[in-house]
Amino acid sequence: MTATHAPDPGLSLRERKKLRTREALIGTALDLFSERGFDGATLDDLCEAVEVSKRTFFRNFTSKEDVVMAPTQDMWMAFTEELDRRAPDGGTLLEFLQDALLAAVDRMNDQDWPTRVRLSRRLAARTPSMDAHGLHFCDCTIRTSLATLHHRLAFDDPRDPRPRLALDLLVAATRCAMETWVDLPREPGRTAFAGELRAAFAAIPSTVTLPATPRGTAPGGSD
Amino acid sequence: MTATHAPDPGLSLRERKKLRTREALIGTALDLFSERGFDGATLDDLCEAVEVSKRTFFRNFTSKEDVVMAPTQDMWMAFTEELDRRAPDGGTLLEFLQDALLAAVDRMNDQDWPTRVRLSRRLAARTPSMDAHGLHFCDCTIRTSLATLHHRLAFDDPRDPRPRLALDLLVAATRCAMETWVDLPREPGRTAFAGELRAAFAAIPSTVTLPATPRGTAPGGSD
DNA sequence: TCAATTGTGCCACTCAGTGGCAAAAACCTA
DNA sequence: TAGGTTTTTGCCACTGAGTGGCACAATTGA
Repeated sequence: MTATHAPDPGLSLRERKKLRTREALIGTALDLFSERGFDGATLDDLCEAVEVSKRTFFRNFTSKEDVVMAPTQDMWMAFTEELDRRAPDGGTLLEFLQDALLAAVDRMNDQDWPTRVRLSRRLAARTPSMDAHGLHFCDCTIRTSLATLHHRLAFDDPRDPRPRLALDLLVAATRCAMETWVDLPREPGRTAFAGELRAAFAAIPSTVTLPATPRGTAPGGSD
Repeated sequence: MTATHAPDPGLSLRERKKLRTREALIGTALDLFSERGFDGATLDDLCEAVEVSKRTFFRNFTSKEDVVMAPTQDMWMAFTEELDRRAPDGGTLLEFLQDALLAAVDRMNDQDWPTRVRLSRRLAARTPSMDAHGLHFCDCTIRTSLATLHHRLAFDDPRDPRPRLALDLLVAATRCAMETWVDLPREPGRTAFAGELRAAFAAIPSTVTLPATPRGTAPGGSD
């Protein structure tokens, strides 16, 4: 934990240093907040631990919540990039979106991305303001992606709500998958996460036709 | 605007007074923030306008964002109540949820509910923290409703993600409908909102099969 | 009229987040 | 290696959201 990642070469010393303090802030924040709770540690505590001024913190992150959500946000940013790059292969829009997300997960090859996401999600589960921040980021991702879709794909009606619903569905399934994956025993890595994603995606089509059966209706069928 | 609602009779004087300051806070907050921006007016400004101490404000609302989201939250609370009350009629789960929401909208018979929702949503659209708060409340609604569904309906597998996906779909469609309804010319009331809801609901089924057609693919079909 | 209850006002306090400016580190050129 | 330029950081003071405590006022019920 709090591993000092060797930033990619090919960057100037300045850029590497900046990346390193950014990583240090993320790692230390996850450790600190996981141990003492999100409200149990102040920003000053965090900055002191990383030996950085509060001013510097806010040059790297927009809020106290933001630093903890960085791992998940990285994934969603990779997703929007994939949407821009990949060519649709003749399948449905939902399949296109799912492929893009799986490709994005595949790019999260930082060795402790899974650990960080787990810590992050567990914190979010018991910190309303963090969860709200995460949801808002997802919503921003949806809007950005929607613009990309309209730019790259052809829809009959520019006001058709279905592309947007498809994106919402993708995000919902992802959150579903992540929730179960986070608490999986033995804490498996991103391959297992991809598996949960596929399972959640597979459940989508029959969601629409799922019947509402009252509880207590015997299989025999009286009532 | 800032209409002094006559609180329901049958309440003690204390309760009526409390409701009245609550309503005054909501109405004044919407006016104040709409005019000067959410960040352009402080809580102290609001409290001074309503002639109430800041301490009292926080006994009625959890945050500055919360007071502005009250109108929409009322609707979602009515929705969860409807879920508890209504009996499924043999249709799909999604239809059951949609009926419950339409019934909830039907209960929003306060004469200036539409105006308040409009002001509220327009503020949220340009205030990230407000939007985040609203999304988080929706998420809480989903969790509450999911528990209700599992309590009242019979599902094969308690871990089946589909009920949750159905709720997410409902919320997404609702947000869609609200977004278009808010900016409708002539600012029609909740009947028009119900219409937008039905339209968004109708788009759900074919969302799953919507093809991803690359832009520029001529109808003739060369490429 | 007198308790008990409950909502309110006031005050001081913590902490997130911002703006400005000066110092330092890194970069580039000669 | 010395120069000036640019970027990043540290420091400091400030605003404003949100909390806790306690005394006071209003409603309620007897």
